[in-house]
Amino acid sequence: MLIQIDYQSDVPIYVQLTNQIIEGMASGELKPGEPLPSVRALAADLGINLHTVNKAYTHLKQEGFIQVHRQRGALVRPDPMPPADEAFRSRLESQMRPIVAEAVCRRMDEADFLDMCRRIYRHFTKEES
Amino acid sequence: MLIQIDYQSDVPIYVQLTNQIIEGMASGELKPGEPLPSVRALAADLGINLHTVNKAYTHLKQEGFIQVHRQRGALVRPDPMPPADEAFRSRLESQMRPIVAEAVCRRMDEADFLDMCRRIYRHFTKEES
Amino acid sequence: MLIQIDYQSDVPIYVQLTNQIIEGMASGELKPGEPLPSVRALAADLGINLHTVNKAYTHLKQEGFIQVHRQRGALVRPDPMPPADEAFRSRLESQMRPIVAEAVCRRMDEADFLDMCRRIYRHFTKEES
Amino acid sequence: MLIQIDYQSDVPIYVQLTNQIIEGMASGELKPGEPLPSVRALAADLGINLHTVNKAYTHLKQEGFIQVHRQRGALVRPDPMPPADEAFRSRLESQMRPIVAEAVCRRMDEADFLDMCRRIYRHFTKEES
DNA sequence: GTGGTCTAGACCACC
DNA sequence: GTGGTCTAGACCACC
Repeated sequence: MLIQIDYQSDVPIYVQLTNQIIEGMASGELKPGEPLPSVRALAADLGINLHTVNKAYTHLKQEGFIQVHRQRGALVRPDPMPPADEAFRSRLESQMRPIVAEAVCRRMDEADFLDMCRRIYRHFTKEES
Repeated sequence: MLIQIDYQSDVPIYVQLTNQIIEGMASGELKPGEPLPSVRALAADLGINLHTVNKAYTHLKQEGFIQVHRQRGALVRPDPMPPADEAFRSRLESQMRPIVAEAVCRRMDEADFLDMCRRIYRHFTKEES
Repeated sequence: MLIQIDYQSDVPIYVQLTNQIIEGMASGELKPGEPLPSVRALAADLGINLHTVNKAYTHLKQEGFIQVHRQRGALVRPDPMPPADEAFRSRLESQMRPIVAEAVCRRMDEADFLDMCRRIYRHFTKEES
Repeated sequence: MLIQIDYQSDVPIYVQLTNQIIEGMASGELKPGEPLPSVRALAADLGINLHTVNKAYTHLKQEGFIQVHRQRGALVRPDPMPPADEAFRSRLESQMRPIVAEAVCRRMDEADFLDMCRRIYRHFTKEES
């Protein structure tokens, strides 16, 4: 999977990395159980610091997206993620709220906004087939 | 309008403040042209530093949400925001992408996800009447 | 002469007022010896504070653009301004330097830039006839 | 590049700093992609507060003159600035108008005035070779 | 070591 | 009384 880091973004590199791995899992580009590159290899590949990759992997592990084994390295969680529970949904909602508020202020109407949401959703799910 | 700061959150205080003001504008709780509290008053009210409020106001001003007059203080922009252009839509999309990816990983289906989007959207627009 | 105040500008109102009176003198719209409105009248007219008009008049008087008489009020200097001396030219230059630097960074070429300068200059002088 | 702050000036320190960096870029003294001193180093160097330097850097970043990377510090924008558009030209014009008006009042004639403009322009461009 | 955030406190410009 | 500027100093996130 191709990972692109934007060094000028004010999104921290480890967050960009985390997001792209989650996006890869959502789109099916990263399969359950699939091995991820070693911390060392990925850091070298992207030209970033070991600690940065480590921090991303640690976050992903803590949230259950990946497993990290001492010898075998990191792999995509082999079994499905736990389904969305209330805690997850409420976190999702509070992340989306300010974004949606801006869309409303900029007068995107409901249909237009939902189209965009649907398009983003399908961007991930259509490629899973 | 009631503003609530979560001091435990890792979202910076000035961002929380910025978001809540945008949300107030989206919901119609803050009307066009309505005066906002002075930086000092709001800082005292929230028990935070005046510079932190200032930073939020400065961001809001730069993005056109509010106007700041030298001695009359801050006002909600009296006229409507410029409508969503391509730059805005693409920024919106890149903010939403990682959030949606997580929802997909957590197996929220499309209808469920879009319901949530619709609910958040309507949370703002239904109260405008 | 019509004076327009932009309350949203971050240029202080008294500076806007000062500038517009100087521009009126440059364009010939304000003639030498011509009376200016009283502080009180102009403040009422523009809906601004007495002190603000006062500050503008004081600045203009200090730089020799106008005269202020106790009884007769303010008038445009009846005789011509002292010609540009070295002090004036060097002040002018230091005000223009950062503006020109930005134009260079934005890759306005010399002809284009000088055209703009000429146009602004003539905007004032053509109306003097 | 030598930066000189005039503490007596009524131009705010952060504006003086901003202007001098833009002037350095215009003259070619600061090259595209060149690193700028860290906020702390520059603050110490100039004997001013780190927040003052930060404010200048933040302004320069917002207007696209420099890039700020989380840990590599600030760099001069590596690629050329976007060319002057209408918005830029009209901002330039309104900044120049009051300055030109004063020159007219002080009876600088057109040739003299344009010579000065040309000289300032060339002051920046001749050194780029 | 870099910038980002936050606090506390001061003085000034503006009106 | 309002925001604007500046200082001093602290802790944190990032790498």
